[in-house]
Amino acid sequence: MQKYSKQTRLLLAVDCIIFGFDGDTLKILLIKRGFQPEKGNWSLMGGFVQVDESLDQASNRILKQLTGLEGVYLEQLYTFGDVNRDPKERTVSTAYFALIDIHKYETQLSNDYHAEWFPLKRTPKLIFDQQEMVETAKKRIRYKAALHPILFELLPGKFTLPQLQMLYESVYNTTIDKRNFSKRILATGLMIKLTEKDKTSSRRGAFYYQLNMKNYYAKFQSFLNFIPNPDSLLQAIY
Amino acid sequence: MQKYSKQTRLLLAVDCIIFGFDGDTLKILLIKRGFQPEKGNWSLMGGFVQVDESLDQASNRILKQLTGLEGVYLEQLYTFGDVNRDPKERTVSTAYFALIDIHKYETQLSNDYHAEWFPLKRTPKLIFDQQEMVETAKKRIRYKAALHPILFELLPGKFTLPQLQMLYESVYNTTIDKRNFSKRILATGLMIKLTEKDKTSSRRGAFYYQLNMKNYYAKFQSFLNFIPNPDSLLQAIY
DNA sequence: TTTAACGGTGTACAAAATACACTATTAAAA
DNA sequence: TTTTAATAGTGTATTTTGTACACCGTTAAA
Repeated sequence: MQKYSKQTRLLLAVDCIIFGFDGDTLKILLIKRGFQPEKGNWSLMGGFVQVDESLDQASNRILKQLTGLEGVYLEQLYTFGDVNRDPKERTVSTAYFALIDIHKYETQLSNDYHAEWFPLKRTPKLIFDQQEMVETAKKRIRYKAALHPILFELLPGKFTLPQLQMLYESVYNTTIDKRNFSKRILATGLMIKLTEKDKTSSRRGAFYYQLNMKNYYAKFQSFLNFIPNPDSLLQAIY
Repeated sequence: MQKYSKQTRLLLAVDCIIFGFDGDTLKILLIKRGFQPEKGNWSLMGGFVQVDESLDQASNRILKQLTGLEGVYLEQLYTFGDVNRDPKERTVSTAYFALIDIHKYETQLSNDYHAEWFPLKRTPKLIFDQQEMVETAKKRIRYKAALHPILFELLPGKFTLPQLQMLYESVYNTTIDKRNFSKRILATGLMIKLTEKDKTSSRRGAFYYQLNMKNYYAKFQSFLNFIPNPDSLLQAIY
């Protein structure tokens, strides 16, 4: 079959906003860009979409290249298509965001990229329109996590209620009453209490929980209310 | 500055899912495709992204080409990038959805395209992956309209409470108690009651309302609760 | 044995959502 | 002129959900 004639073909890229949570702060993983323009500057991990791969495949490939991880939470965020966003050549970029368990990230894989985790509040200046990508991703996560249990993707298989609360508090930059938080979370039926305790952060120790995967999949798409004051999300874009 | 060498350039298209409401049924506007492949078959309005226009500009251009409308609600939906979605040539397509006042749509403009409105429940078979685009758009509208007052974009400047309720009922394919509906809607502060009545659908007549634009912009991004049972949105993707 | 630091729980009150039924209006028909 | 039929408009009681708030438990280290 003939091709579409007379149409301009463009470069299409994928950029990944990779989120991690270290138990205290929400972070993103950035690399030092290895080629011009902006070589050596902090950047999202990205790459060009190849002719024989879908966007989802491209984003998974790029995520794996940097982190070694497969099968993690990766969602298409938005496609950025301003004409001059890349000064070298017209490039449209589809941003994806990933939520990973920061402990599964294997440092040695990323040596090539000089990757580093940055707290969301103290990210360096990013190239092109990537600051906007990160802002969009933050808003999307806030929006979505208010209604769906996506934040569990940032935690290890076993986690404590105080850890989970810290995560919500850092995503929404707020404080939550722990009695109400635990009521709300336990009421979802998503949590299985283990007998083991995490003794690293207190003498008494906090019970570990794990996700009830059956309920997790069943309720993932329903509108649960995970945060108390949704109006604190005023700037959300979706 | 040099271009990125050795990278494949791809075709990038924009497709528009154009929603309208005729007072009774939610509809989308489709055209008969004018070129191969799939020439003559029902399709979304779309076009290729030009090298000197952004994605937003491209989608606005395409929407205007078909409807003559500018400045209407148009939001990027999702980018579809499967390798073989267009059998003729690898083409990535960013879908946008538009919410328009169906009465402002000017038929003569679209003569070239043989456009027709189809009720969402009885759309013809669409080309490529456009059925998936429409499904994604339906889900996004349901998701977003549950929390934000976007559905007003589908109504004329003056509308009645029964019309508005019909609209919500057709978007969610459900019935809503009119006492609770009116309480909920009026409580938002978005509605200004006019003295004039619409007498076309009942002997008694229903009061017209118009949007309180100040409150509309102020509250647009806040999480309002427009529909009673958010759990009926189980299949929502966002 | 005391201290300090974090973990875990319950209750009363307020707000919001829900279920539910009758009267009002008026043009057209009898 | 009266009746009918079709749609518009409104209020209250109950249930559910959200919110505010304080004390005791545990245990390692001092």
